[in-house]
Amino acid sequence: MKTREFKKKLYKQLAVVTKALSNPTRLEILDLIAQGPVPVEYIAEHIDQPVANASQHLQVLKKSGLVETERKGKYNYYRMAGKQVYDVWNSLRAIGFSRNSEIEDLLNDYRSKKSGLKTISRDELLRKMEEDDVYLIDVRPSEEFELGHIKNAVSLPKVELGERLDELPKDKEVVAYCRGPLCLMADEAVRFLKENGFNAVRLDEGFPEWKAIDLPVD
Amino acid sequence: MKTREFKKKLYKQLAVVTKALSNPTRLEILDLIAQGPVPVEYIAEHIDQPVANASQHLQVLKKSGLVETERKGKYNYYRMAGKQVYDVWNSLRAIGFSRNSEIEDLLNDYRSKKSGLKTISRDELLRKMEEDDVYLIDVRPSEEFELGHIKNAVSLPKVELGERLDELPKDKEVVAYCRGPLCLMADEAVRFLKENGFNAVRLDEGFPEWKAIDLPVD
DNA sequence: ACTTCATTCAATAAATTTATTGAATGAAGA
DNA sequence: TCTTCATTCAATAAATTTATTGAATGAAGT
Repeated sequence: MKTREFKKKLYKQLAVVTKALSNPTRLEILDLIAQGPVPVEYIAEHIDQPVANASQHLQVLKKSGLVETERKGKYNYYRMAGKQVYDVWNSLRAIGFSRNSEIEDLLNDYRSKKSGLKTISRDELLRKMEEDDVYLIDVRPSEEFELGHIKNAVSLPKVELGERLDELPKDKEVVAYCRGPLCLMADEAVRFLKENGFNAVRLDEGFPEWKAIDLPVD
Repeated sequence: MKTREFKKKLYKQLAVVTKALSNPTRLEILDLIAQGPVPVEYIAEHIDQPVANASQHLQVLKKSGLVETERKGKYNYYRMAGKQVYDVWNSLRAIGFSRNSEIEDLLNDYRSKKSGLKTISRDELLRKMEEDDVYLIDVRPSEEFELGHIKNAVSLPKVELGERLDELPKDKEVVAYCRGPLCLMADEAVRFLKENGFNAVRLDEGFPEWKAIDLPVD
């Protein structure tokens, strides 16, 4: 029948978007570019894959309309195509967490083996920031910090942590954050800080979530 | 566990959900069961595929946590696993429509070729409602109707239409609406009503748009 | 217990997607 | 114009997903 044929085409077109989301590597890429516009090489490096492979995944994302590109100098910067896309990615991740217990197990497993997990919520952080009772560090690479960060946060990339410990206060709680709930850099930073006698916790979310609800950024 | 290895597992688990969404047939199934809990055979019939095939797709959806089952008598009823899932499906569909022009073309093509699939505007409907010259039906699932609907609308879910035709007037124009301009349930209802001798049209928008500009709701 | 039948499982070939490799493109700066 | 090099394209084998078929399961009603 005619309706059947139409529906088949319709759902096939809709699946262009969902198919683009169906690959683990592409999800990791999406999570990365949720931080802000980044060039292909940067992505390839972070997902630990050849540039040609990253490029091909980016083509799929681009053709589906989920990401856009912009040329700046020598580089092609990829970014999410609007807040709508970010919101969907966020919702999908939330569904994954709430409906797939293996994900929570994986995270707990990873975190508990590294150190006692202690997180702080957005509201707690805001309250402590008002009382100036906290030292907030952004442990993402400085490139991402410069694309935007939580207001009053100090850039202290995870890789530089060891040599810059003297910048941190011993008498205040140190809160670390990075890319989002799945980002592990803040966990690793907190573990390292605790080993060195600091009072440290991680924010239970990351910069994209903070920005998405219009909390103060720089 | 190495960080990279962990991340690989993490995104692979997240992709269980997105992979479940990546198949056109499963999207059609999701759209079907968004209307309410339905048994496997009903789904198989509507997607025009063997029962075994429908069952396998349903297993994928179930394992991903997107749908749930409940036994009632002889049948296994499948339903969406919460509003969260419905919202994501809605957002994905919206992204598809806004970022893939082929979808809009398909839809326009479909509607214009189906003879007499006319729409009525919000203002026309309001005028006719004032003159009591119209019978307004909400063809969404009753759960959605109960969460809010256009004032004076009667709940008549599309799935119940066939067995409740005698409730409708032959002497008044019947106006059907559903979730929005892209929702096909109202189109299908109108087509079915016209085949059965009613004077029917669809509202060119849906409840969310109506509510958004503060027109009368219940 | 027995029968029915809605649903699920299992096996398989076809179709699609993915990672890999190396070459091609093409914009920017010299 | 030439060179550089970030990115894309193209080809291919491996891996995964899909539709199909027929058999197995197991809950409900007799």
